[in-house]
This record gives sequence, C-alpha cells and structure tokens, in this order.
Amino acid sequence: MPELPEVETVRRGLQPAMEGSKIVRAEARRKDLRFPFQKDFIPRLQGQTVTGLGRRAKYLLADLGSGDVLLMHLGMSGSFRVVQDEETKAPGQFHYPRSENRAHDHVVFHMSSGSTVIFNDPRRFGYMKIIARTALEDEPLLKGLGPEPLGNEFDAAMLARSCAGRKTSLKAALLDQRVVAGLGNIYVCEALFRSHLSPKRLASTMADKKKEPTDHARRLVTSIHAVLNQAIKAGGSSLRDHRQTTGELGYFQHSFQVYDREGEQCQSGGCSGIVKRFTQNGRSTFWCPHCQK
DNA sequence: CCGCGGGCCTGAGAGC
DNA sequence: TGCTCTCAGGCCCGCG
Repeated sequence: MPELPEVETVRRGLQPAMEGSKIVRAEARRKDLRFPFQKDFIPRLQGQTVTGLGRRAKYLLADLGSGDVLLMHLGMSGSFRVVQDEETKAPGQFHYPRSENRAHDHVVFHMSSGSTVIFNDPRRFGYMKIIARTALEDEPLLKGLGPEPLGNEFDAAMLARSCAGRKTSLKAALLDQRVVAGLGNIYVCEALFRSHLSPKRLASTMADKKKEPTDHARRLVTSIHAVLNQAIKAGGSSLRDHRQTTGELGYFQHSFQVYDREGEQCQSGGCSGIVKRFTQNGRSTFWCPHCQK
C-alpha cells in the first residue's frame, strides 16, 4: 500500500489515539514481521507515553517518554486501525470491516486514551523497531534517505544536484529513496504524467552542465508537490490494502490519470493518446507516450 | 560507487 | 468450483 500520502494519512489518524497517551499494554501476536521483534520490544513499550507521532519518508516514528523511538514501516500491505474501547465486544474481540482478516493482526497497542490500535499486515513486509532517540541519526534504515518531497529543502535545485550525472531513467531515480524519500510507483507515475515528462528520459536531464535545474526539474517538483498534497487530502489511494485508521478507504485512486489505466484515454487536455504500460526496473510504468516527452 | 534483479510474504484476479 | 499462474503500493542484499 503505502507511499508517503498513505503513511501521512495513517499518521494523522493515529495521532489523536496515541499522542499524549500511554501504552498501557502492548501485544506482539507473532514473533516476527519482516524481521524478528527485538527481545525487549514489548517491555520497552509498555508504560511509555507517546509524546509525539512523526513521519520520515514512509516511516512512522513514535517518540516515547523513555527517550526511545518506535520506528514503524507498513511494507506493502500494512494498515492500522483505531478502535474505541466501547466498540470492543470482549477482550481481544474487535469490530472488523468485512474484508479484513484478523489472522493478520500482528501488533496491538492498548492506549490510556481508551483507544486500541491494531497493526494488520498480511504480507508482513512491514516492521517495527525500537531505537534510542540519540541513535536515530545512525539508524541504517533512515540513514541514506533523501529529502522529504514536501519539505523546504526539496526543490528544483536539489533535484538537479542529485540527478546530475545519473545514468538511470528518471522513473528509477524518483523511486530511489536517496534522491527523494517517500515516493513509490503510483505517485512517480502520476507526477511524471502531470509534468509531461517521459519515465524513460535520463535522470541527468534534470540538470544542465553546471548542475543547475532545467525547466523540466522545476515542472517535476511542482507536479510532485501537487500530486502528494492532493493525495493526502484524499486520504491516500486504496488499491487493495490501504485503509485509513477508521477503516475507510482512501479515494485518491479515483484521481489517477495514468496508474492502473492501461488502454484508457489520456486525460490531458487535447491529447489523443492512450495510456500505455511497460516494465521498468521490474515495476510497471504507466504513461502516455503521446504527451510525456 | 552505481544500477539491476532476486527475494521476502500473502492474497486477488485471470484463465483454463 | 478449483487449480495454477501472474502480479501487487517496498526495500534489502548481492552481483557485475
């Protein structure tokens, strides 16, 4: 599921349930997700107040009163659900939307706010890890990450510098979290479409000889900002797994212009093209060859 | 260092 | 209905 807009949607949904509230009890209902849980995973969580809930790229970071940080990643199929205690029929019995499978509820946080927060992840590509806040900057999972696409430091000049001299395609560069952190296949396809740039174009064309940004880079940054902000506003995109923490679907998938629209008419004003799909670095790329150059 | 392909898991959907 | 095959929003790792 989760690219930046989905993770941000989840963060905003978890905030009222978790921030300023204590983890009264935590359960890990199996021994591993993508990686085994740390031996002291549960004891380091229980009794701790969540002092803040942040996001870095596609990671959620819960600051704990102890000085630890709980790092969470949704992988491909992870989702969180917040259930109010009064909805709980009996201990361990939660209300589920029809399509959800509780067999994949792997982690449960019982919060002093009266909310229960449940992490569900069928494919288990997600993970959770506790690290000391003082060790955050040395954390290998976060270390190589590039700028936040909606942050101040990400602009055309920054994009040009990190793409200059790159031998790879623009599509592959945008998926590389070292270039910009938080985009995935959907939003890269959509941002390229909105800026009329071909996914096959060389990443290095974002910069001129002096590594200054080209107009292409400026257009692309504008499109990235626009598509991410619109997607966050829509609660993210729900193709199969993504849910908001209320269990509701996101609805940005209805605004896709190219993703998952192979064979359909290009939506760009006046363009007579048809959306095509091909495989690039092992991932599907959707684009309009007629108006993306 | 860089770029690419494989692998980790399960489930949904297509085709037979 | 049910089997098999392909594919999926991410990311780490090892190879060349």
